[in-house]
Amino acid sequence: MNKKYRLDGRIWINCGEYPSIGQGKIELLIKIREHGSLRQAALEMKMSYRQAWFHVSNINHSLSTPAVILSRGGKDGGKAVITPSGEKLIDTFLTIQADFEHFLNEQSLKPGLLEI
Amino acid sequence: MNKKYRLDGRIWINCGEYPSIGQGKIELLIKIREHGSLRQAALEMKMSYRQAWFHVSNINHSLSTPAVILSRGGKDGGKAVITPSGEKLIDTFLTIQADFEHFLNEQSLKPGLLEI
DNA sequence: GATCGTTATGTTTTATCAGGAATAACGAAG
DNA sequence: CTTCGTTATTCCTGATAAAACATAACGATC
Repeated sequence: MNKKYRLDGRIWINCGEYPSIGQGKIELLIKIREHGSLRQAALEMKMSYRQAWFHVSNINHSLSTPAVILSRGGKDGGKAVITPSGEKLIDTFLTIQADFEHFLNEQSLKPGLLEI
Repeated sequence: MNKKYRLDGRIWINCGEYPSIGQGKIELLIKIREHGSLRQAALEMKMSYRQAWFHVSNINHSLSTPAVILSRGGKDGGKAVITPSGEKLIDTFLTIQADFEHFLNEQSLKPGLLEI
């Protein structure tokens, strides 16, 4: 039947009493940085605007400094800007995530998991 | 507001097309080993018997060799026994889980996460 | 001050899932 | 052949989460 198993997992940043931040929210931040628009970011992630807005709201409340500045009105109707604090969050998470994937691969190759 | 963040996460054994095996199922296996009874294990985990039964069924279908042998009838009404294969599964997972927790602690202390 | 595209938020509907209730099946022991 | 406690399985209902829908607020530009 099953000949191969591999270790899988997820990590996130625990913010105490506030909502955690993981892969999904980080990807959203990256899309926001790319487009400068929350709506565009949500569309590209096939996520409802509402949900994306809640994500951003949660992220900003979880951190001591906002990661995204949203503003409405104006020439383009509004915009979304990643702050330096947001940039640092993205960078830190991606670095840790890379280490984590290395850990998963390493453990997947160990005899224990292969011999179940 | 928030002064401290820490890295958190979960791992599980990916069994391809079959359901994955993680902390919860492993804990159930340990309780089963302890009591020799699926019902008792479910009770102690504050889990419905139904759910526990599905867990065991999924585990056995995910592996090439069953981890638990369930039998009904007899003097005590029935019993649940962990196979050597199940023992190995428990042992392997706990070992990896310990390494993973070490990884989480290590990363939580790195400057990146503390300085967000 | 009218327009426009975006941000902001409330309401309603739908889909999914967890849990409980109920009941059958089983087989050693007496 | 009756009893007993457990395993095995179906069905139903309430809770919760996700999505859809609707609409207000905003402000640079013209």
